[in-house]
Amino acid sequence: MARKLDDLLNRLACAADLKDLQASIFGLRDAYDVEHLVYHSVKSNGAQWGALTYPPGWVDVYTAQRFQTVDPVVLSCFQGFRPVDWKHLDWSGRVARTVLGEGIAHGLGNQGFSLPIRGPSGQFALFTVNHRAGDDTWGRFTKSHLNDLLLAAHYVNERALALEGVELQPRQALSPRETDALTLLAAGRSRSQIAETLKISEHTLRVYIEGARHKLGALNTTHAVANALARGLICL
Amino acid sequence: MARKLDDLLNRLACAADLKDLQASIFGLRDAYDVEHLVYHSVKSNGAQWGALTYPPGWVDVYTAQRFQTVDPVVLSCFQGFRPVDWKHLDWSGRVARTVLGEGIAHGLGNQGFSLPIRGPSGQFALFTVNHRAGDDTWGRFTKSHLNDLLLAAHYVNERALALEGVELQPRQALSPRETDALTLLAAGRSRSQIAETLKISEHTLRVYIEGARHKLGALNTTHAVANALARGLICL
DNA sequence: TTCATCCTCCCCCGATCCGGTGAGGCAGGT
DNA sequence: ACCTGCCTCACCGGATCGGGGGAGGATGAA
Repeated sequence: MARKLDDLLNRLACAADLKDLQASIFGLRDAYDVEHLVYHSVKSNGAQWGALTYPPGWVDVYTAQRFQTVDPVVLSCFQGFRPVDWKHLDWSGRVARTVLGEGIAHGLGNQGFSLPIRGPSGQFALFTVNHRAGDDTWGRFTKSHLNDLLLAAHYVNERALALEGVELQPRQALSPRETDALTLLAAGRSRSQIAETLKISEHTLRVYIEGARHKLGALNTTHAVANALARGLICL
Repeated sequence: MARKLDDLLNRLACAADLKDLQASIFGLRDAYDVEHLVYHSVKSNGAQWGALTYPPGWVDVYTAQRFQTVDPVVLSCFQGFRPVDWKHLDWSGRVARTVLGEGIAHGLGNQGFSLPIRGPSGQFALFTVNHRAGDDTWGRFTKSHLNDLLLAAHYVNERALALEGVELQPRQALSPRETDALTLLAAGRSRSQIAETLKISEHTLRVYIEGARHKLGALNTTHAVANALARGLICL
């Protein structure tokens, strides 16, 4: 099994396109002998599915209903670093139970285990194993395969980023002053405060802010800050 | 070796405080038989060092000079997902060579291998192995230990987050409308545009924005957006 | 039921920001 | 030597934001 997994990971690492990736996911699913294996990146405009074994019907419903905005799995992974077992989540909300119920109605297993993965530019994705099993069986499975899953999640995401994210950072770097300006803006300071902090005139400060806006192709200051933050050009 | 590593990772996973973490790092360093092993999180206010085996002198210099803003290792890892070998980086810049030279002068090895790690709320950290070795020896080392290092990096960060980040999300969740508003603001839309998009009056929109500001303790709209983005309450 | 929260709408006005344009000095690379 | 990019300063008018009010209805939790 260990060698088989290595083979699958290697195959994953060489996937030339999304079809390969998808095939690798199916291979992993079979190797683990679980119901479903899912990799998908999460974006504000809606879940952007990557490679998965879910039935298309479920994916359609999930996307159409914007379930990713209320799905406890997504929300919890978003806020944390550790993988989460679905059964440890809070399913008390009405919408949460709806999501779960609909999922099971579409053929999902009752057990799930999801790993958050984060990449550059604020990228966020989930790697999920789904199965039909009892609590103890499932607990043993996730515990014994944790490291495998961590690595698999990492490699899948690496591949997906390489394939999908063709538009690698134009790396229109900001100048030091521009970085300072955006950083302080992100901290909620006003222009006059920032100018004082940086010991420059407010007029000068505005030149930096506008420079940053143009470099980032931002529509306004807030956009520029959000962009810089997401691209990792500044941090809080 | 494999079992020894497992033991070390387990010990890591149980570290009760920073001292334990630091001790684990030293253990790993010895297990790998490399010069230095470093875990540190990167923040805008300066590098916040975690657990490391670097000589204190080098850390002081690095921090005082704000090297993390020009260090090619940090910049490259920040923009990418894959681990990077130092020798594949661009050291042509003047400041870059300064950083490298100073580091070696302080006792660092000539070879380095750094893995980016990302956590919630825009957290970013580096896990670095440093050694004195020839290119081929080093290449074999990094290649054969890649998976180990990925896992080690993950566990160290998990532990560091658990220890240091005591202030777990107050999870002052935003209402759906507030989320919508901030998301569109982050996309650079103006209030009037957003109101039109959401099909509500601009007055109503302002109520949401102000509500979000207050919940997030933000000083202004830009601050609120930056906050929400960093906390993972919205994404681009 | 009652309370809390959310969604929706409306008023006003001062403070702040935006966008365009201009210009001079100083460093770095070709 | 030249050009490019960065840092610094300046003006102006219109658009936008910020903060302070108040009000009604729907929904879900205790």
